[in-house]
Amino acid sequence: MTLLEELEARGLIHQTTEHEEPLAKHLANPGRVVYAGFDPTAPSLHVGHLIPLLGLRRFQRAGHRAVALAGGATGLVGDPSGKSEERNLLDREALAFNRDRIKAQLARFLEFDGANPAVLVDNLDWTGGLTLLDFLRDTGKHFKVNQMIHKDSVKTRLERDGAGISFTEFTYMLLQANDYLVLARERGCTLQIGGSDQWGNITAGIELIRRVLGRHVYGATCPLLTNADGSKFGKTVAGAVWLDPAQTSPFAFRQFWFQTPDADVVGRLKQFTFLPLDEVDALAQGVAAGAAPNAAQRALARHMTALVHGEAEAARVEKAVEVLFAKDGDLREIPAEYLADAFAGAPTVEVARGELAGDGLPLVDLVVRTIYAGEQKRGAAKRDVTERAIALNGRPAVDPQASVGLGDLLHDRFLVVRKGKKNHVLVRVVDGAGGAG
RNA sequence: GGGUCGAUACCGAAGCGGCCAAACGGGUCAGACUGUAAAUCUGAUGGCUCACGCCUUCGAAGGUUCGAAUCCUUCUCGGCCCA
Repeated sequence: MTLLEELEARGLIHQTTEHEEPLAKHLANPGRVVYAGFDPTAPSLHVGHLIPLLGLRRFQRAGHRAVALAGGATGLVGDPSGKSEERNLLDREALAFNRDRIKAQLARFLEFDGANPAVLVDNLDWTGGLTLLDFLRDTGKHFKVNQMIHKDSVKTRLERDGAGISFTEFTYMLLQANDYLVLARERGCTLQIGGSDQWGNITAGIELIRRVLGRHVYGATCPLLTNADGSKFGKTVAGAVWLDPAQTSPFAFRQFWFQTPDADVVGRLKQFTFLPLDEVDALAQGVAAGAAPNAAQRALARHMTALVHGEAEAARVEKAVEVLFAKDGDLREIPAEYLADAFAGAPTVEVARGELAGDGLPLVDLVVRTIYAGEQKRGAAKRDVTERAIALNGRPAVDPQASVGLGDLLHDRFLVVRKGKKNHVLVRVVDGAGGAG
């Protein structure tokens, strides 16, 4: 199976450019240079970015050269693609910060050593010093506004009442096209990949290269991912699922993948993991047969967590999950260091020892401080208790009058508060008299 | 610039002087069933309170009234129509 065939089988190809020499044939020779760009619109990449990023890695594994581009310049301008309205510009300081963070993340997913090292570039390096006049004369001259306004990203904004598009965002396409040109000229890049919303930008680059260099280069896009119910992939109630463990804990990250519905899990295994397709098929049959519930989800969660947070962290989270979701989980049985480990990536709240002394801390107060993180949700907390949604240390806690004292502590320093089936918070008891909290 | 309609809780959308913390739908949370699913069913969903009840909300600020999400004035923002 060729690389392109495999990518298609994995559901990673949405569109590819056509040309006398088909892309498949072009890729038959190893050593082709492929690039994908990532704009630093946030201080971390999120799971949606993994598709093109892991795509680069797939090319690299197949013997091609991967170039990851951080959009230090394009991020300053803002891509209108897929956006229904003009975005606010980030200031330069924030962008530089984001860019450095994203560069570091990109670097973790590609091989920079060995015979076929990946390359990390920043388009600010060749765009930052460009003067407006040079840009207009050298690049702008090749673009017909007539054509630009027919690109989807621009057209939808022009047609949408009250939205409009600024000249700044209108120009984005030219910057990205110029990136491709620079990479083609200086690094021999012949393929750009990206999300399906990047199609217009990619083809703009191909056209520019044809005019300036007289070369034919390629483009390929991955489909925009949606869930079986039609919602956007990668969004939770809490927002995007980030790769940065400070923004999305490894525990939450693992749970995100684990909680993939049956209807989506096979597709996700194909798109996101490096598991061989026959192994995915075996898991798919298990899902279809209803055998071994969650086996596919477990494999997906394990694979992705290891990929993003490392093998050790994945194993640690897995152990934590075993403890927290154990059938009749009396957490008193669990060793202390094991508990601390389990919550390394999950919510933790500190409570002073003094607050638990004497009559102890009312259960409802504890729920407010843990589950509701101190919000004004006393009524909700009380309701949860009476509706039997709360468990303390793995055992149901249903008395709204109850208090939690020193005797309830696990290993004399922990409490685990759970709401429903899957919301856990660890309470770490620290020395002190306490007070308001 | 003229006219006109609108702005209600997380979102959509009723309400048009008291019976309104505000119908209904979606979303979310919880319970049952399960596989830490899906589908389905049940309950909850401004804050405080065991509760009677109290407090803060219906774009903003004033006003009329015993009483206003509902009426009036001005302002801000948006849709549509005409120039």
